[in-house]
Amino acid sequence: MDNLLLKTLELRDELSAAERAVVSDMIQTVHRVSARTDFVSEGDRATNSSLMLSGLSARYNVIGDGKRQISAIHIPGDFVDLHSLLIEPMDHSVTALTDCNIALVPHNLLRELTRSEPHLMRMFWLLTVIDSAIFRQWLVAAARLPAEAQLGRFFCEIHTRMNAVGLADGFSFDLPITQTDLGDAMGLSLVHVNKSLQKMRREGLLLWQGSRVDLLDWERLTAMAEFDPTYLNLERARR
Amino acid sequence: MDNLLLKTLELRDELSAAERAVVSDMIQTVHRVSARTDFVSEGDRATNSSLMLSGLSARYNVIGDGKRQISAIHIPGDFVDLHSLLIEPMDHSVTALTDCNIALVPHNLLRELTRSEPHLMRMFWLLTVIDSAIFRQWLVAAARLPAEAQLGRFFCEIHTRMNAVGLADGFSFDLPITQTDLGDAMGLSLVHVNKSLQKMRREGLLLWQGSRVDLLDWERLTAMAEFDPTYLNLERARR
DNA sequence: CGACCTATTGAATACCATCAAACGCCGTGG
DNA sequence: CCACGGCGTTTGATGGTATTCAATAGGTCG
Repeated sequence: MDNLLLKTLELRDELSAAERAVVSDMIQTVHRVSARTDFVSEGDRATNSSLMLSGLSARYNVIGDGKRQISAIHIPGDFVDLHSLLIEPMDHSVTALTDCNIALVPHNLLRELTRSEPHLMRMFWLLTVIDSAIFRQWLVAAARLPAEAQLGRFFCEIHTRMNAVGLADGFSFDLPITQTDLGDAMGLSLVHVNKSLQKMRREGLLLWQGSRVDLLDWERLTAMAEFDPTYLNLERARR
Repeated sequence: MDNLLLKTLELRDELSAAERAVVSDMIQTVHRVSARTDFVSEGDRATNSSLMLSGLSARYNVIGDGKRQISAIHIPGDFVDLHSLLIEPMDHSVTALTDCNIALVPHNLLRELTRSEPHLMRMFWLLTVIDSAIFRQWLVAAARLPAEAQLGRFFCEIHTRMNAVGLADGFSFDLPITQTDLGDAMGLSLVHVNKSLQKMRREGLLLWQGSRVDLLDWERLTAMAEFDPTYLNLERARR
């Protein structure tokens, strides 16, 4: 299995051979997590951070009336809880949306790297900062955009992120999640997600059959969703 | 003027004398920004990060129809754009809600510190990670909570943060912003903010006259808002 | 005192949630 | 082989929360 973390990092800045070696060595213990299983729970005090190797996962919070709000979707190559190195206890849970393989990276190792590999540490810091930028965009979307635009943004973002690590095929990619999951991520009811998606399909913006998503009209989709990928920081720069 | 950044950091972990000295020395050039002025603009490529010394500021994005969404409020002691060390260009703007004093901390200096002061840099990393945690909570609130609970959370959070750095007087604190600002932060219309606030006042939850906020019933307020300050990481721990 | 900003009020409307039920698909088991 | 149940999707009806539009009132500052 390819090391997508390496890809994720090298999209953003050049790494030295030594840094690449360190990153490759980080994947030691691999866990298999089955779909619909939490592998981080609110209140945990973690001693490892989890790196997605395959599958999809989601961070979420549950509010009083039982509603679930997903605040992030993680794809292969993403660190799920790098921030658990610094904060505790965890203020959210993480669940596997599909069967997942995750690598557990010990906090001890990461803390040691902050001493020995300052540039690599900045790259990890960058990953958490990009996370943050995604939260901001989701907040703007949830608070201000109508359902269809919000959904459009979601598909554009996931496509862009998957494409960046080689998991998209043109404008097509796998998204094996349910409309309920999508509603939990957008802060919309299942019914409303369903009706909005149908409208988007009727308008020829996208297809979503089985687990396959096809973005049929990138131009109109990005326009109606006001999607601008700048916040994903997909350019090489000095970090 | 007290160094509130020092306070902000020492709330979360012990600093060595050397680290305290470094932090104190970071405040060199101070800028005065008047209310309603942007001091960071979307698209900027910054060479400094801004530290709030006094006043209130807000990060925001503007969407197509002109609506403004505030994604964060900054109080004295907060870094406004520490993340600009790592990402560029900026994906949002920052505006002064009141007259502000800000310190400009050069990225060169910060980058140098990642080499020489690993623990201190983890503390700065922590600040950006707490930022992130706040975004998550705002997202949950915007997407899932009714207006009153959302407003309640906001007041609870700001009070907790101000209190932590000594800017609250019991359950009372200064919040010299408008209801329009509040609506922009909550993703609610001015009209709805106004009516919700009135309801909360009638129910004896809070007062807001002039710039003074009084939280009259912390118990009921936190209960109705489902506020839990864990995500602010206000405990000392090894970071 | 007038201009401007902020707060307040009321009415009409839009978007989305909730409730309820049916439909298709697929795996299981009689 | 077909009945059954579970899960995800789809549909229609109804109600509620929040928006928008529009107008008024209060306060502050030059």
